[in-house]
Amino acid sequence: MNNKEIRVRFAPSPTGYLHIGGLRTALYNYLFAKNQKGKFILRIEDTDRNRYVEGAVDNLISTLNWAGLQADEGPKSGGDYGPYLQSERLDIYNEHIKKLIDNKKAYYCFCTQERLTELRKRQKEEGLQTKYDKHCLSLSKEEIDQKLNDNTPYVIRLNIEPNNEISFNDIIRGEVTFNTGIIDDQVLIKSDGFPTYHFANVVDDHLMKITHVIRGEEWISSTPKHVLLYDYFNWERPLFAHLPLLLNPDKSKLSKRQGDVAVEDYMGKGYLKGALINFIALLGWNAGDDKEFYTMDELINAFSLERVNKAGAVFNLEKLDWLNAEHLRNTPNGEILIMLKNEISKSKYSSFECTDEYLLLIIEAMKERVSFVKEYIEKCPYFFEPPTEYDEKVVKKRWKEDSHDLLKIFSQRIEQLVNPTKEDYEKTLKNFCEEKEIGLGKLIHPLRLALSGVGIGPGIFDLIFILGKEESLKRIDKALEQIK
RNA sequence: GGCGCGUUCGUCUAGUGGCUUAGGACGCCGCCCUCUCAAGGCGGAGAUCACGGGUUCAAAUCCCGUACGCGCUACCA
Repeated sequence: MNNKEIRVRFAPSPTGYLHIGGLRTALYNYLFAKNQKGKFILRIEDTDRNRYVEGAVDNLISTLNWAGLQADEGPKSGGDYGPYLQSERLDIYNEHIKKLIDNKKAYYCFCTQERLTELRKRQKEEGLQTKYDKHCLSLSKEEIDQKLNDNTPYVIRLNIEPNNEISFNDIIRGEVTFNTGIIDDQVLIKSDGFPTYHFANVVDDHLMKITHVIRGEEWISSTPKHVLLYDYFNWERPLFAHLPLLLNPDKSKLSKRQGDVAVEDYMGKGYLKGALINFIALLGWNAGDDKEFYTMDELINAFSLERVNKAGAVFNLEKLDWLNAEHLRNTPNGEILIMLKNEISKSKYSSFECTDEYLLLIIEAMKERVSFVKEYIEKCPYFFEPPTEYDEKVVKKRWKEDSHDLLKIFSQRIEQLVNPTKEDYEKTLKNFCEEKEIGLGKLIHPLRLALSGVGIGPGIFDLIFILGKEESLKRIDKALEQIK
């Protein structure tokens, strides 16, 4: 019955970086669009010249693309409904505002900032709601033309008739009702000729054939204005879905003050895009089952707006770290290799030279032990340089009186091995311990200490095999000299 | 202040009137596995379902009120 193409949009203002809350809004739009086989559109809301930040649009798009949210239509992707930058659509807004003025649904306002401030101050003192008093609505055509001719600065306001009930149906919250008496005669066109969000957003959503407006909860209060605009233009209203907010630990709206809010911050910390997407998808939505690990495709498949929660969600990183580890473990070694090489080049081991095979062995051995790619370096520096010191606690606990002699003899056994495999090391060590009638631990722990300088790490046979015979023997010799 | 939205373990959440002694996940604690550390397995602590009234044989689930939190209240989005 309804085979109209689903079209949704993410409409950020380019203030410099992509907010993590914005990423979630974009994600829900994207998931919904893909789930419905519809279109995901990116539109830049750059109607505030004061907030314009150089390079912000490019940054926004590249961050979105990093996260895997490619727009089907947008400033870079193109499309049949452009331009997708509001600052390039001024003619369109002008054309439409005229219709509203002709219908008396909008009107010129020449009030000065001073009068407005004064009005607001008085209303506050009297305990009234601050609201424009429609002063300029009573201007005659002649008066208006006169002021226009004189180049008097003006704005254009929405003419709202008070005492009407206006309601809309929100997919997430159900019916929401407001009385028009509390709604201000919103400025639609600013004195610099640019539209406000409220006006541009409605005109563009209609012209771009947006079917579902999915945005943050902070827009709920201004939705009646938007709805009124659709009605005044006699346009079909889109469906609305207002998403719950992302919160600081103290439950206030997620802000810079209390932690990182830019998506770039999380990129920089080494979070995988898959983990970040998985995490924020679950902040306010779930499929109704116990599934916690999702790929993007699985999210697209399972997502629905009906299952989005109403209450805000605290942005708490603990679970994100766990998800990052899960996603990293599910990443093919070949991909990790590329990331690790990049990580090494940024580390103090940037001049370290080795084969891909060597790194691949480390990746395999450490996979269960790391949560971030950079931990492939931080948690096992001994793969990149010999230990410079030996963990004292471990020395105390594991280096016994006979450790020195045992290790010395054992190293001689190793020396005789030709191109030993991991299994060769294992066999040699086990035979040795059997022969000496000692438990494996008697040798394993001192050996690990000698090779790595620490008491934790991958299996000992992985460790010695990865390091190789020559390097291992060197390290054992050094340890025999230095420990104790 | 006005208007709106919300309220289940510390956090993310399941739950749409009986299946619930409120389930799962992260985190925390313990045990097992084990050459260490992880990973994995098993188990534990942790929620008077904000509070108070109703409706009903039966309510976390429906209704009303209160409290608290948050959002909006700009020529910002």
